[in-house]
Amino acid sequence: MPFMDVRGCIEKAVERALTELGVTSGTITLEHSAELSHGDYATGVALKFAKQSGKNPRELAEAIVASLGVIEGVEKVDIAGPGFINFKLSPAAIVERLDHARTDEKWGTGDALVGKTIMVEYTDPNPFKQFHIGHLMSNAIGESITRLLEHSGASVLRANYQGDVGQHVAKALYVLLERGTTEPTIEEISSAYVEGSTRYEADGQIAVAINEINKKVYDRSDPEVNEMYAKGREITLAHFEDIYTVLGTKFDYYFFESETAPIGMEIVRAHPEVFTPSEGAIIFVGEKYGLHTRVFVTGLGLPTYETKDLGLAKLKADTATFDTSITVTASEQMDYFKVIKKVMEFVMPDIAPKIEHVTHGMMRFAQGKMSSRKGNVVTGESLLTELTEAAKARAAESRAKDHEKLAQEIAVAAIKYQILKQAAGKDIIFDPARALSMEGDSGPYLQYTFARTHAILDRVHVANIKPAFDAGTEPTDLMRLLARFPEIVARAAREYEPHHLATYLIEVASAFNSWYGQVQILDQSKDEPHKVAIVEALSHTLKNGLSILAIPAPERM
RNA sequence: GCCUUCGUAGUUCAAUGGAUAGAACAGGGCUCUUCUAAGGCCUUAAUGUAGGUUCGAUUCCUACCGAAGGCACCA
Repeated sequence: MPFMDVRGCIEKAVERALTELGVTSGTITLEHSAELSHGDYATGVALKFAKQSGKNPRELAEAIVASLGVIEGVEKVDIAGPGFINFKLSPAAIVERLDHARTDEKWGTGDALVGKTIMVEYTDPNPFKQFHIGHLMSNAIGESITRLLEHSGASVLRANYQGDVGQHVAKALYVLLERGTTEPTIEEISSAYVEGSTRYEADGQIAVAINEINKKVYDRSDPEVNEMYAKGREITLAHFEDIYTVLGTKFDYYFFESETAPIGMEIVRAHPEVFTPSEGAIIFVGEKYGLHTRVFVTGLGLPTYETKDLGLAKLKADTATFDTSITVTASEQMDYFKVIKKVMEFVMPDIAPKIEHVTHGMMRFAQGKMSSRKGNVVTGESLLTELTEAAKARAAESRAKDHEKLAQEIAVAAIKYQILKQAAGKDIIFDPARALSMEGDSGPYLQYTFARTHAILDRVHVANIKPAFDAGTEPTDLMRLLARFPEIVARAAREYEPHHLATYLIEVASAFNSWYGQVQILDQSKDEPHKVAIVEALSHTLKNGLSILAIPAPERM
């Protein structure tokens, strides 16, 4: 950290004080004060350990404070309420941080994960199928987690795992071959899948034919199937790339089920002591461990998703060296993943401890909104397109040069913010009107606030004002909030919870807008470089914060 | 049936066992000759039910009620 680690100093001082008083504390909890009037940090240790020390909480608090000594960067320590100890940072410590906010490109970056390599797998759409909303959620959450980890010093490997073999592929291929299309469009491919699925359910003969194609895709025995397969796969993958560009993701590794299937099969064959034959299939009896029993190889001798996932884990480890491998999926796979992890403990004990699973909820739609047209589900793409269309009217009146691009940036912000503002793992009730409304708690609100700061900074540049903080002035609440940014990022990264950052950004943006409403920042009559310095610090905080959430931050709107 | 996750203003979300449970939207009332009104200011309103642990529970435990998801050849 390039600035004083006041938080660390306080924690150490409190810990030492507790030890001197004969209290065994373990780790102490220091929190950001909910009320800035209380100070910057607060701890309830005196309440927690009162009993153990034999004192009442206020007495213990006084004893702790008495033996704290001087802590650099702390201006005031006091005891409040039932026995909270409040710490207030000195103006010098706040200004030191905000000067970093103003000038340091890396503002917000920590060092908790320096030297670690982490692979994060997310998005995971399937060729021959649409890019649906679950993929959008996985991408938004996965991309922001990778950026949080990067801002904690880790090197991150972005991985995308795509199902290019399996029944869904056969369903699409059956219809495409029947239609006799030579150069299918992306729309034709996804409609072929939808049609194939319906007919698979409705007609037993077609189901047999589709299963036949499924087998051919695995064994590559039919040139006609091979050709259509190659074409369809290439077209969907190229189309997904366009979506990743809009969303701001660039993957380092692409893994495919066609590669992981044979590796997985080999693993299953090599461990007869782990798997059990049953009714023609090969299964893992998870019930022995309080988990689900799952099929790894079907009665037809084909690998299931389970087996492919084992192959994937091995393929990942063979491809890159990492300390941790995180997979982001929908929460419906939570129990499934426990089974896979248990199997890995037996078949790849060196990799198993590195595997982590992060889940996200489902997106649901507020009633009556965005009702899907008959036979046309709301996909990730259609959501992006509809919101971009809706944003165009506003964008047309904006100061941005490229209104089309701005509309798209607003749409991405609207969607991503809705996903990232709440704790991952919970379902999201998505109301497009609200997401786009730009009023209050929204992605566009953050963008608008950033654009405002940029408008001011443009004028500052023209007027040649040099931003600087007044030494000795009492820092405002906004300044104290801004100083927290690196610690917010660190916590969000530690917990894999981007929403801590999203809600923080709304808090600072709202504090800024309130100040902006009361104060003339650029006042011709007097030179007030500290106000400009605050705007600069905020602007960079929003810019870096939005960047970590992978939300675009246009300078004009 | 068994297992997992979750129940917070009318609605959508916050809250690291702690201080007066925070926002936003919707409703009501103000606010642009001033740096972007996509803004700001004021205002009404909530912890599913019943117990328990604790100095202190939205948070931990138990039961009930309600919601979502999972539970053998789909992913």
